[in-house]
Amino acid sequence: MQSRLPTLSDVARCAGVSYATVDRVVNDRGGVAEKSVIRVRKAIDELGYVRNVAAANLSQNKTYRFAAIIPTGTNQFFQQLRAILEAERIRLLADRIDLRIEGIAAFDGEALCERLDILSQTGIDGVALVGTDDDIVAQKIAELRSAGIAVLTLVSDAPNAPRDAYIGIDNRVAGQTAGRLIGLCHGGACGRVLPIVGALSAPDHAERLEGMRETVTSLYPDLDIAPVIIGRDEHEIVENKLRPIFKNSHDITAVYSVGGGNAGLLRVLRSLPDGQNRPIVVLHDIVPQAREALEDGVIDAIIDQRPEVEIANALSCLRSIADRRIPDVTDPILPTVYFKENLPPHGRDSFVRPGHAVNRTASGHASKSRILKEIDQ
Amino acid sequence: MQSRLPTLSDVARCAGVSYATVDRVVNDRGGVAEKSVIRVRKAIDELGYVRNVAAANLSQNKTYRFAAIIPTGTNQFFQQLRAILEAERIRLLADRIDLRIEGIAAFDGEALCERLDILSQTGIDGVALVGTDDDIVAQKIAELRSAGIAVLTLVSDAPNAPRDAYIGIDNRVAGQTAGRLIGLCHGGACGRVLPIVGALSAPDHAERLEGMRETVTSLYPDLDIAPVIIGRDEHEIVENKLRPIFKNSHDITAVYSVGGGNAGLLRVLRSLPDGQNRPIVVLHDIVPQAREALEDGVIDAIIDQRPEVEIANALSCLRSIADRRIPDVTDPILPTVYFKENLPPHGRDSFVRPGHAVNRTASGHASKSRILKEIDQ
DNA sequence: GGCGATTTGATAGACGTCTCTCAAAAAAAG
DNA sequence: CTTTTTTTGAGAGACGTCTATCAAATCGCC
Repeated sequence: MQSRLPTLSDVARCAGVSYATVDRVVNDRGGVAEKSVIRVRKAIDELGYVRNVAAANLSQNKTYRFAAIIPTGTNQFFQQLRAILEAERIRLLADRIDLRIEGIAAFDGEALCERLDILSQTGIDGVALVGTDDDIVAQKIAELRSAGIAVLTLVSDAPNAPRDAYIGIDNRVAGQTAGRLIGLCHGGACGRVLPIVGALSAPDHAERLEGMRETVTSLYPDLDIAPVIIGRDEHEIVENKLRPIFKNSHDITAVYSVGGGNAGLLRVLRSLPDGQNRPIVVLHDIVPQAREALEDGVIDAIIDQRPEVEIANALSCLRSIADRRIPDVTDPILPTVYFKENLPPHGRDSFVRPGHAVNRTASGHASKSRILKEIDQ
Repeated sequence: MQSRLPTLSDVARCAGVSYATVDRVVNDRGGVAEKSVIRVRKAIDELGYVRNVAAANLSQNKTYRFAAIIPTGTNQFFQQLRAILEAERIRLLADRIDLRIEGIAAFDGEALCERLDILSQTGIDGVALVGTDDDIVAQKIAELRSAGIAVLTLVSDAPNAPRDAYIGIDNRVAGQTAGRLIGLCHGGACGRVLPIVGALSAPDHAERLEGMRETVTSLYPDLDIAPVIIGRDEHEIVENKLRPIFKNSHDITAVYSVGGGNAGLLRVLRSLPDGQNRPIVVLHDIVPQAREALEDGVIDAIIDQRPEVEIANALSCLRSIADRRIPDVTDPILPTVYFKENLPPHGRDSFVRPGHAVNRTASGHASKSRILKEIDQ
């Protein structure tokens, strides 16, 4: 009935050695005779001992100090990413993980470096940042790592930086998926695909475009790819470049927008004359605007990178590295395709993976401010 | 640098009351004057106190005892479900969750009841089972629940049983998604969709079919739906019913198979004469056969219910109920669409690049994974 | 002021692990 | 045989919370 799970003391008794010896074995302290090691291992096996993580964490009383640096600005995706992080904060704190969320101007390598400098001085175990292809950032990442700070790139990798890991989707695969979807939607008919990117210098944008191009050219020879629109993720630019194209020629049968600035695209689409067939439209990332457009039938599909999964994986990875263990093998995050029908419900926060934490809510609520406080000994 | 997160003692000191009073407040023990409650709450807020779940779990030293009952047999999906559960076992044990995984003949209500009886006698906190529409099962579920055992239905609901929750996808949404996908793939052309189900009496199959029908008839009037093939999830039956259809008429432009027995469908598809255009094919659930077919280009898309997410949600939910708290509001699991390009890898690969992996040092902390390895050996 | 009821304080043991220290025992080396 | 080295044992204190118990203080009420 109420059987107890075996503890280290049980293991010691079963192995016929002392607790100290068992401890030396399971915590790799060395200085144990081989035969004792074997007996301990055997006892662990026999009893089915599994370390009680609650007790282990408690005894170490370690607080992990992580930081996430997210671009600020109007980009809805990053706003969403930030919101997910904020929502995770309290939950994480209950597991003694102190997550600092910092904003930074997008694509400003120097500001990022400065922020990283400040962070590293405040004592921190790991940091997650959105990678850019930038030499000074790469160098700063190297500095942090040699100072023993774990560094992850999130959403977009930093190609030449010695980061511990990249957590995000494979953007080439995302582009290929878009290409497949667009190809399928033509049902064998001819067509012309118009790609829109923010900047070709952004690795993720370039990779998505390349992936789409690959799939379309190799699998759908009846499709043609129009010259790429560079929209800098700004909706006015996108709109201004797009309008003449749709006005002057009616041969665009599909649009693939790999980045931001989609408000401009959507305005153009919504204002198409009734006679003109709307092209197949595939966007990235479920942000309010894109969701609305999909619900309205203005676009056809959204490819999402599931930011909540990215964040969960990033935190798990940071923690593994901070513990000096090999990061847990997490499944790669796959780009997910959403149509109007299987669009997730509005509250994205509910997507947050169900934790295994016992979260018995105390009657009191913790404030969101000044969680971590210096406390006198 | 070495700041500590606040503890209940810190809260007590800050509120100017004793630890005992704080404890009474946060654990709802009653008998505390209103003004004290307010002071404690204020202190919690000010300090940003968050309960240390590791310590809480440890002090309670509670072991959750759950069971999952999964149909045995050749159904690849359930084999997969079982494998996922097995893989979770050790991880769960570390969190003091003892998960028992039991097999049972599929669709055998009496055997299920018998098993449930035995389980309930061994003392168990909760059980997850694949629901069937069966009166004796419904009654047994009611018994368990009144005995204080949490009961979840997994993958398929038990319509009239008073289970605590159903964890699975909305099958109507899945069908609608299939309908949308099939519609899109026709690119405006006419077509005829052939649905294949195991049995119309299976609620999930019926709902998927209904969802597909809904979307296709309302959004794609150029598409026609052929009479439904009932294949009983057996590949020979499916094959035998399918062959004459593809031999005699060439008007089927899409196939939607909602259940099992797809080996038969795949054989027919692979043997289609070169001249005959392969129809658009949409299946359910990433099982080895379906994966292979998608990789080979024999089918176009797989709609998956992400069993690993279902299991995570189920366990989280069981735990909530066992703790007598309201289960976390988990959103319905959404059917996910996979094409060849974004198919999850077979094994569990990681995006973490091993070249940059952290070295484990001798002075490193003990790792959970190490312990697990020891047990595995 | 005195009564009973309510509220508060002080404290102790338990949970399982980690990290120490110190001494004792066993094994290996001379 | 000693001496040195390696290996083992025993135990204590810490982590933060939960759950007790019992005594002391405070309150409301007559």
